[in-house]
Amino acid sequence: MDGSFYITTPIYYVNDVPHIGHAYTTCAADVLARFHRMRGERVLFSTGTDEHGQKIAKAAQDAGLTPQELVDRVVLRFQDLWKRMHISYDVFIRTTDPEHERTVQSFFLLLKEKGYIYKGEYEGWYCVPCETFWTEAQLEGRLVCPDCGRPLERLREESYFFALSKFTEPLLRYLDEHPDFVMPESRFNEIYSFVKGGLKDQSISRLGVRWGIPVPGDPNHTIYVWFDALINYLTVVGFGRDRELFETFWPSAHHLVGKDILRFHAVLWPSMLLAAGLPLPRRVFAHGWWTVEGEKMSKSKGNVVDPLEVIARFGVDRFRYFLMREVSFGLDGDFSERAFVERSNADLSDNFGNLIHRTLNMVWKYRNGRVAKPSRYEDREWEELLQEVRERFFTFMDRFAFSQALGEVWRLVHFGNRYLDQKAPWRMVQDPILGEELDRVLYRLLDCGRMLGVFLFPFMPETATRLLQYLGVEEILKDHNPLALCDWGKGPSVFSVAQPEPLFPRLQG
RNA sequence: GGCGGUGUAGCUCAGUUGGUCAGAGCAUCCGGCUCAUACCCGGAGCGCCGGGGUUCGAAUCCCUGCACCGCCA
Repeated sequence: MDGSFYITTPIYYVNDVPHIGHAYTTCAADVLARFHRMRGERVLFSTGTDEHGQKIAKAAQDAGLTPQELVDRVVLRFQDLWKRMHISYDVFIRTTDPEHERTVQSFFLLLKEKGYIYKGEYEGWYCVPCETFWTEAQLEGRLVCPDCGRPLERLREESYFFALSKFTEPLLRYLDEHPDFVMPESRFNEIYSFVKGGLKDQSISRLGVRWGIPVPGDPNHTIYVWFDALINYLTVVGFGRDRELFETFWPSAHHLVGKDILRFHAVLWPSMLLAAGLPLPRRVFAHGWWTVEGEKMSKSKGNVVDPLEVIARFGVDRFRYFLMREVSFGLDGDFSERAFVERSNADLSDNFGNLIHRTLNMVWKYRNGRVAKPSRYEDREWEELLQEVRERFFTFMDRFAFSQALGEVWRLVHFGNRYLDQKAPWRMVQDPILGEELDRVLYRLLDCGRMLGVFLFPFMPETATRLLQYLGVEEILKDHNPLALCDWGKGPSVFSVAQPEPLFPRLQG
């Protein structure tokens, strides 16, 4: 392991306000960032906004604002949401940042110098709102946009092209050698067959779009939004301006994307990098989409889930937990109130929260809140379970299998509850001879709680912190590598705990 | 139309290279416990899309039919 981990979300297009889809990607990225920090790695976590393009200019016009005014407003909504979701990003990049504009222009020039960018002419059917050209084949004879259904315009214009076609073979070779480059596997197969079909040169500039980054030396052209947007991943790591930063984090990049924008990240982006002579990111992971109450989310249906509302009603950690636990990362999922309440009550209140609560309650009741490390508290079953859970937890986290990773943590929770029932401290306490054994039982459970706090911190930072505070061991979070302390025997000499308060009161269904 | 994938308990899904792989969670039913947030623990029932084949043995491989999904055209 090289000790560096660069994790990115896409930069979100600001013609839309944040919804559950944005929250999902960003939450997953945050979980990864926190997890890798807890392993003692150097982590760079970036998110941001994509602010150029015709659509933005138009939306601004409709709202009676300048484009800059519009994007400045919408950006705040994203930043506010991330704050409320406890998103620990290191960098928030905006494509209107001057630094980014410089990076894009110099990248453009670099590719031009290398002969991968040329001037040509583009002709085709164009959808203005979608800013997309369509080929005759894609239209099946109808002159409306396959995406939005609006009429198309015949457009013929001078354009700069990126010689994407030259990268068909190199990219295929790269995919052959890096079967983990695109995940999940089903997406890898899609990309592979797409590339195998042969890549075509890509138009990367537009005439007449004012709201964008000008082509260097030819300011009538602005750079195509995707070409502009993808380069943000380089701007963030200081490409062309901060050598040390760049060498620390490139190419340890892991890009999280929705499945709808996978192709830009798995085909265009790597080709751009190959053209520039740069190494490719480690991984592009495409996750699924959320439906709501079984239906596709859409503005017209009015069923768009507002993350702020969910947080206000249920709390941030229930939301984060649900997103990460309910579906396998990579697959589609359904967001329903019933599922949310059930998941939250069953996992967080009944199993996890209650285990902590009953443990602390007994420690308080039987031992006045203090349990010293007993002389012999080893327990073979606990040790074997922890070892297996930890190993599998790490494996799943490395594969971005959040739900499965959490499933492993819950094996500890379940075992804790069973252990408690089997040992029945409420009976032990009646027999003074069993006093020492009672200490062992309670200490093991507290120590288990300590580890749960660490394992769960990436997913539910607020709750995990609270738990560790209850246990009086929150210092562990300041350690260079808290995950390495998740082992028996590494607990404190004395647990001095706070009086218990339920971590997750049950929700009324 | 081409390529790829999926079809496993009532629901959501795990099942690496064929031989404790017939499982988990939720739901249902039965029993137990009472420290706890009417929680927790234990037990039970029900299942490998249809058909054919390979094999000593297949959810797992092959063929075929049906259904659904994704990408491309």
